[in-house]
Amino acid sequence: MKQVKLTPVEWELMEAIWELGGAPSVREVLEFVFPNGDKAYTTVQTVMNTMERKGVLRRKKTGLVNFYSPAYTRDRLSTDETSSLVKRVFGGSAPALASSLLSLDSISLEEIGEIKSLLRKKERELKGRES
Amino acid sequence: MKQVKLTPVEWELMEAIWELGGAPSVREVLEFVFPNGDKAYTTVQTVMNTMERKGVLRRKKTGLVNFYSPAYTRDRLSTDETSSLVKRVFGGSAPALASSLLSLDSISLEEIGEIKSLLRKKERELKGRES
DNA sequence: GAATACCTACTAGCTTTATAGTAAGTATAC
DNA sequence: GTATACTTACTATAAAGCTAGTAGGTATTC
Repeated sequence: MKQVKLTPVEWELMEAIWELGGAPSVREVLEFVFPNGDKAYTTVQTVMNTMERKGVLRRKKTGLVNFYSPAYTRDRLSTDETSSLVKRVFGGSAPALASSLLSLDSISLEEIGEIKSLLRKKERELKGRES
Repeated sequence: MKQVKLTPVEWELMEAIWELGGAPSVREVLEFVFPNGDKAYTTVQTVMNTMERKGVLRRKKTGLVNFYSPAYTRDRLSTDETSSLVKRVFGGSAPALASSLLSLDSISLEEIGEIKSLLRKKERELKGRES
């Protein structure tokens, strides 16, 4: 259950791969993420191959072309990131991260409401399990 | 208001500098963070000097010795990290990060309680400001 | 069947991160 | 007054991250 960490560029590509679904090719990812050609084809190719070496993508050649599928769900990887942030920046304290999150300028009352209902749900789960 | 980002090692040292207060020297930071000599003196020195170049520490020589003081508060830097995580990993959605936070294995009922009270406080603030 | 387009594999360069060594200067301690 | 300790500035090196180029192969198109 080792921690998986993606670099910023890898996150950009990974998002696309999850959204595209299935096993996209380099070309598909490139056109989805950089429709204006902001990155070279081979740049995306190289990054995706290192992701395969890291084990976060699986590669399968069909005919001449490589297709890449995610080895992890989005939930899995984002949880790893959150956990690493809590450790690295907030001394392991989840409430400390929550506090920082609530202090973002961008946060709205609607979002606060959403978070409240998430909390209630989680609380019910934990209390249920406890009995 | 540019985003400030520290590397993991820089965070380790920065924590110490905040905790020590004032303007510690390399030696003080070293002994605080690595009392067992896990890192070389010059390693810490080098990192602290690059932090000065980055602008996250200020350096002042008194006599022969350099003293380093933080250019930002802990709150400021942790908020930057949180904001960058929300953007990079959660597509800008604060509730998405909250949800991920609540899904950590390590989270306890006590912590949920703390977060609830933070939420209530924030909600009151926002509603107050709105009127 | 030569030109064009597209793919892969491999190589390359530049930057940042992390770690530490060396040289040279000052201060201390007997 | 030499040995010891401590400091700084500078240099070094290996790994990771990001970007892209080149060579060589297939496939298409007129």
